[in-house]
Order: sequence, then C-alpha cells, then structure tokens
Amino acid sequence: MADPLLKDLNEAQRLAVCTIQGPLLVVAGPGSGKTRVVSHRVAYLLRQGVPPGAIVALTFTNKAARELAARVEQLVPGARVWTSTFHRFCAHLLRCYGERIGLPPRWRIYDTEESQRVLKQVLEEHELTSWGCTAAQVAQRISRAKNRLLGPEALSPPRSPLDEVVAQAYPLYQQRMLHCAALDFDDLLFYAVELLASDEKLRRQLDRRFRYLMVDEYQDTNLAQYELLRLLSQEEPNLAATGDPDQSIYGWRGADIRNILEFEQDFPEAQVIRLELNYRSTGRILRVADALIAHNRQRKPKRLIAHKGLGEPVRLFHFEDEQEEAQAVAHWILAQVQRGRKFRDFAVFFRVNALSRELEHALRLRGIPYQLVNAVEFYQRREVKDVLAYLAVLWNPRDEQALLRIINVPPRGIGPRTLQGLQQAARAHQLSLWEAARRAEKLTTLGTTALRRVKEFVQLLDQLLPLAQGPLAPLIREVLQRSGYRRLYDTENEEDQQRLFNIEELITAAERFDQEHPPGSLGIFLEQTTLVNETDRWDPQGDAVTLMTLHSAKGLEFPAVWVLGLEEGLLPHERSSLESDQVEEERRLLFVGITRAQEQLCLSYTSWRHFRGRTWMAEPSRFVDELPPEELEHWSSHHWQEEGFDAWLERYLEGPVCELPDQKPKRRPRRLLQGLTTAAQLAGETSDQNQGPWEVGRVVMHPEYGLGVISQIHGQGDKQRVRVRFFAGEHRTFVAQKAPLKPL
DNA sequence: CTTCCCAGGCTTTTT
DNA sequence: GCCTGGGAAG
Repeated sequence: MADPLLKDLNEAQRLAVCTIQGPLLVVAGPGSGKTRVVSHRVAYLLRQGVPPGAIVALTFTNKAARELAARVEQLVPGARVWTSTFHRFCAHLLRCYGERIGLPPRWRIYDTEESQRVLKQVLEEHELTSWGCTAAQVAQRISRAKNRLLGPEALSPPRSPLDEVVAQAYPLYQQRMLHCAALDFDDLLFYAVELLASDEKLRRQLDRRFRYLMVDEYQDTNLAQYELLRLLSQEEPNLAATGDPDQSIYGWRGADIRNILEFEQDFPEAQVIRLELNYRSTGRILRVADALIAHNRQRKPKRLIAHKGLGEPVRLFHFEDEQEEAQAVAHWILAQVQRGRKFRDFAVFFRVNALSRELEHALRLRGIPYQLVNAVEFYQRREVKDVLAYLAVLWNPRDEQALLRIINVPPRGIGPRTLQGLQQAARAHQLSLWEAARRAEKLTTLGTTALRRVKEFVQLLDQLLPLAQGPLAPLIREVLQRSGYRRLYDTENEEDQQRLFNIEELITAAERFDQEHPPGSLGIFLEQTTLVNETDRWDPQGDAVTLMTLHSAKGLEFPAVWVLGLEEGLLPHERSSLESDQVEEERRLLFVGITRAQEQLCLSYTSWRHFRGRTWMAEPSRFVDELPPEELEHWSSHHWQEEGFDAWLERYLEGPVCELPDQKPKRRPRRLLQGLTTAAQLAGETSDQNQGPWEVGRVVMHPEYGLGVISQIHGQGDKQRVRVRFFAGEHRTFVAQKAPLKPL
C-alpha cells in the first residue's frame, strides 16, 4: 500500500488503523504505539472522506485530548476533529439539551470540595451526622451509585447504617444541588445518559451525527461512560475502543474492568486487534512484567513481545530500612549522571505519597534536582476559588456554595447567626439564599446592624451584576476593587504575596480567555476552571529526577525506573490486600510501574520502615515472589555488609564513581514543638529569593533553643522554611509562617 | 471573628 | 509524623 500514512506502522497497527467499520477493540499493551494508532486512525478516516464533524475521540484527561488533537493536526493540518474528555463532552450535551431533562439554566459544575460541602450541609440539616459516618464516605457511595447509573430511587435495600444514611442523603443531596443549579462531576455523565436514554429522537440524531466514536483507555470506563457510548453506537456502531485491561488501575474510582473484558459480548460484531509488539522496554523488563501480570485472572490473554534486545537484568534490592533504600536510589542516580546520564532519565515510583519524604531528603542532601508530582492545583487554591466564587455568584446568584464562600469574605460582619437567619428564611419560603438576602428585611427577624450589612452586600453584588455581561479581566478587577478582597492580603507578608500573585495569574488567564471569547462568556470560563487544570500534570521541564506515585506514572516512560517499597501492606496496600479483585488491581499497578522502564529497572523492599511515626517491620510483597528469578539479580540486605552499595555500584558501572557525598549521621527527626519541622528533613539548597523578615544572616531568638542565625531559606509561600543554626550548636528548620522565632 | 489546641486519621485522584 | 477539622477560648 502506497499510503504514506501506513508506512511506518507494523501489521497489527496497520490493521487497527484501517479497520473503520463496525465495533473495534484494540488491546494495546504498554509501549505498543497506541497513541500512534489512534491518531493515524483519525487521519485515515479523514483520508477516506469521513467528514471531521462525524468523528469524536473521547479521552479521560485533557492532556490526552490535547495530545491527540495535536498529533492529528500534524497528520492532517486544519482538520477539525472533536477530541474531548468524557466530562467535557457530556457538559456540552447538557448545556445544549439539559433543559429537556429538567436541568436548571446556567448550572455550574461543583468540584469535589464544593459538592462535599453541599452534602455535609444536607447531612447536618437532616441530622444524619450522628451515625458515625463521614461526609466523605457518603459522598463516595453516592458517586459510586451515579457511576453505576443508580439514581436515588434505584438503590438496593440498605444493609448497614451507612446504606441507611446514603439512602436518605442521596435524594436530598440531588435536590439541593439542582436547587443551587449545580452538577457534580458524576452528574455530568449520569444526566447525559439520562438525556439520551429518555429522548430517543435526540439520541438517534446524535448517533447519526457522531458516526465514528473513538475511546481511549477503555479499561477505565465506568458503567455510565459505557452506557453513553452504547447510546451513541446503535445505528452507527463504529465504536473503536483502545485500552489494556492489565493497566486498569482506577477501579476504586468506579472504573469497571468488565467493560473491556466483555467488549465482544457487548458488541457481537466486534473485531479485536492486539498490539503486542513493545517498542519501549528491553526484553528482560518485559519478561518480568509478563510473569507478574500472568498471576491475574481478570485479563485478556496477551503477550509482550520485545522489539528491543534482552537488555540488563532487572535488579531487586533488599535494604535494611528506608534510609538505606533512599541513599541507594540517590547514589544510583548520581553515579550514572556523573557518567553522562541526565537526571531527567530517571524516575522513582512509590505506592503512597508518604514514601517520597525520605527519598526527597536523600536527594536534597546530594543536590539532586527532582520534580515531585503532586502539586496543589491552581484552581484549588483558596484565593483563586474565592475570586471564582464571586464570578459564579454573578453568573448565577442561585449558586449557594459560591455565595456562602464570599458572603463574608472579606469579613463584612455577616456571621453564622445572620447566615442562619437567611438560610432559615430561604428554606421557609422555598427561595434561594440570594433571594432571601435580597428580601431580608421582609423575611427575617434580623437586627438592624445585621440587616444593614446584608443590604450592603446585596448592593455590592447589584453593582457588579451588569458587568458580568462584559469581558472577564475587567470584571475580576472590578470585583477585587469593590469587594475589598485585595485588602485581605498584606503585601508585606510572604504568603499573602504568593496569593496576590496567584490572583494576578488568574487575571492573566482571564485576559487570554477574553481574547478568544465574546463578552459575557463567564459560564464557559467557570466550566473550564473546574474541568481543565492548566497547571497540574507532569511536564518534562528542566533536568530533574521524577518522583511520583504508581498511579501518576501511567502513560509515561523513562530510560531508568526504580520502584520502591515492594512490601506487604504497601503494595498491595493493606486496604486492598483482602479482596482478590483489589489485589489484582494492585498487581496491575506494579505492572504499570515496571512497564514504564525503557532500559533499567530496579525494585526494592526493606526490612524496616519508619512510617506514620512508627517503626514497622516490613515483609516483602507477595508480588516479589511472583517475579521470575531467572530475569532478576537479587541482592539482599546481608550483601551490603560485605560489599556496600557503593562498591556494588562501581562494579555494576564497571569503573570508579567520583566521590558520592556521604550520608549525614543517622538521626531520626524528632518532633520538638508544635508547628516546627526539624532540620534533618529539609536541609537543602539556599534560595536566592530571600525576602521579608527572614534573611540569611539574621539573628533570631527561639524560646527553647535561644539565639541563632538563619543560615538558609528554602521554598516559597506557605512552604517556605527557614534553617537556623543555633549558637548552642543545633541546626533546625522551621516553617516560616509558624516559626516561633523572633528576629532580633 | 480569630486563634489556639488537640484528637484522629492516614491509598491511589483522569474529571 | 504531620495535617485537617472541630471546638473552645480570647
């Protein structure tokens, strides 16, 4: 075939690209060129004369959607194929047709925090809190129900107190959400399915319009997503799903691995193509992965065939404790960087974030740059959410959570008492909180002061309301100006500066938005802020080692990978080690970690682990026994007494390594005073951005340690720490904001 | 309305 | 060991 599009594809890939009619399942093992296949398939469809508007490609993350769009653009410049996340796709449908199933106009998406607050309110108002279950638990159950398309009326009979609470709270929660014109993430899918299931005409219309559906990461779909796809694949059943059951690691979020396992039953005409040739990892790494995952029962038989050579053996290390382990990781990296490798070639994975601590310490001690992937998301920050809440109220005053968030921020004397009065009035008269506030004089028995303050607040919003029709950036500035929000923060204070800076960032984002949207597009902006996270994810920026959880590692690859903490209770996690389904998911988690490695793979476990303030006796993970010994080099902790890890490293690297910094004397950080973090954890590079009352060289006084000198300042904002050398000889690091230090 | 203090808890986190 | 949230005190 002369088509250049198909030139660089292997046989299975080509088949997957060219199979365009009927249901198709592409079981794509790790590193098998799945993204290539998907993008080429879109291009091929276009090449075959399919109009771009007939194609929809659904993904789970914005990043995946963006990447796919970019690759299609590369192959077929100017093609306008709709790539979207499930949630955005559903949000779009509901914006267009939501009123058909009774959704209020101008609804907004509540993020997890907001919807949980609503739930909490509901629980409290109906005295459902005394049952000893948390709002988070109930929220999770409601979420799970929605993912399974179970409405409040469809729950199975309660069998536990929690069931009881859920049964009562669920309908109340839904009512309240709709009353606030709010949808949570799960609602987007749930209502979209309801819409299509209840409106056959619309369903058929959309089914015909979106003739070619593609879904990535199909193993992670839940029932709601599955049903959505079904509803859109009746007359035009050209559904192409790609995924790998062995990489299904989101069962706990409602993903149902059966969707992919039973694809052929669900779509009897389906063709199944397996991409088994792996371009990423060396042979031994794949054999280890293969042997491990073979212990799972819930899977589709599939091989991993190495395109690369056999490569080095996989290394399995046993250490005494996590300090030794962390030090070994650090030396392993450093020694290789000294020999020409880049820091960015390395990644370290762990099951739980808490395990990064010791590792970070070890890396810092040696000046190894690293990027820890779990940053607080921009749109989750308090000040950003406050400003967004103002916008949300201006967009739809019925938005109760938003209103509650700002009604007394900055403080304007509307305390819990006043609020309670307003809320009572609202409930009594079936009004929104905003309406109650607006008519507070008539509806409540508030005192004159309280009433005046409410009035002032109502006036403030009334002044701002007309501006909501205009562009965003000026609106935000005006909000900040008239509400006095900016005054909340002190330009002298380091942390506040960061917050003000974040607000500036938000305005910048709004300015960009204004350039691309007509005035009054506030609703779209609000939707983007919840559905799109600009800042989060891992970016290969700069030269740094990557540290992340096994979950975050999915979809990435690195030349050299180390997975640590292969211990019972940690991997499989203790909370997932009883049920076999869950253990299988944990096994897949390790599988995902292993298959990220291109050339080198190290695995490790320890005898002792300090964790949650205790020393735990550790036991090798059951998965360790499932690895094929013939592909491994296994080094036990006894070995290091004879040789030492550094000596091993020299042997492994076949030559001396330049001096590796020695581990500082072993001392476990002790807790000394409330709000105080010890030096051992945070000794590190000196920041060159010393500002505020803390400066290197400044003499300070501590109530317990006496006089000292600030020797380093590290980090920024609320993370900022000051390291102090006390004249008595101690070194300590303090959280700057909470430091009990007095500058002298 | 803050601020302080302590108890309890504690995977993973695409949207 | 460290953080969050709730409750009491200022």
